[in-house]
Amino acid sequence: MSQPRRLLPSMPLLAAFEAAARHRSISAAAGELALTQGAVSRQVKALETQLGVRLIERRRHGIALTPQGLAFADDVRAVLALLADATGRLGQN
Amino acid sequence: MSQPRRLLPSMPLLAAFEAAARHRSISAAAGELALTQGAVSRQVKALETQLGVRLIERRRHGIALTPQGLAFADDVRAVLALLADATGRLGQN
DNA sequence: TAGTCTTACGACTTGCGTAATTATT
DNA sequence: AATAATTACGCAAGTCGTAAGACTA
Repeated sequence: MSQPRRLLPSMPLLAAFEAAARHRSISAAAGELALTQGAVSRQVKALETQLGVRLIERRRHGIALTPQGLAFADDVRAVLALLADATGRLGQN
Repeated sequence: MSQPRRLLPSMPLLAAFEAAARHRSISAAAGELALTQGAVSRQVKALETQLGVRLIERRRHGIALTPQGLAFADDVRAVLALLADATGRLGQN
């Protein structure tokens, strides 16, 4: 049977989560992405809601990753890198 | 120097192009994705505009891929597969 | 007080269906 | 006629900044 094609999370959500995971900080991620704290906070939450999985734990200062968040962050990093490479190769022609 | 982070094409654009490339047909891609012909046509065009690269050649019946389109389709397929795997792994917990 | 995350609100951007058009067989 | 791709139009959904709030050191 062909899978119903699970609907994939949007690019901004993935980028926001990846940056937040790497910095262990919503506000640092916002700085890097040139967005506001609020935007990144919403995006990470939206991603968790879509996936039905808790990815980060909200802490007093900064954030911590859940085990699932840790694994997913690595995967997302690979996805973004692969895509960046692909578009990069197109550009230089 | 850190790259200004080239802005990545959105997920619907990538999915539409990948399906169109695989089927060599806009309308077949639309069928698979449960979208209209018009939507897929616009998305492929938007992707080409964003990337500044021609990916498909419009033909009398169906479409053909440019060399760049062919290479990019493979890359996009890998990206989507990687992401689908990643989200799939999250689900089964 | 300063640093952090969250969230309601409104504006803007993106994605999409409808439906008309063009072109090919 | 049937099949395939494109596009103008309007609506729906997604994204974002602002601004206010809560919590901690």
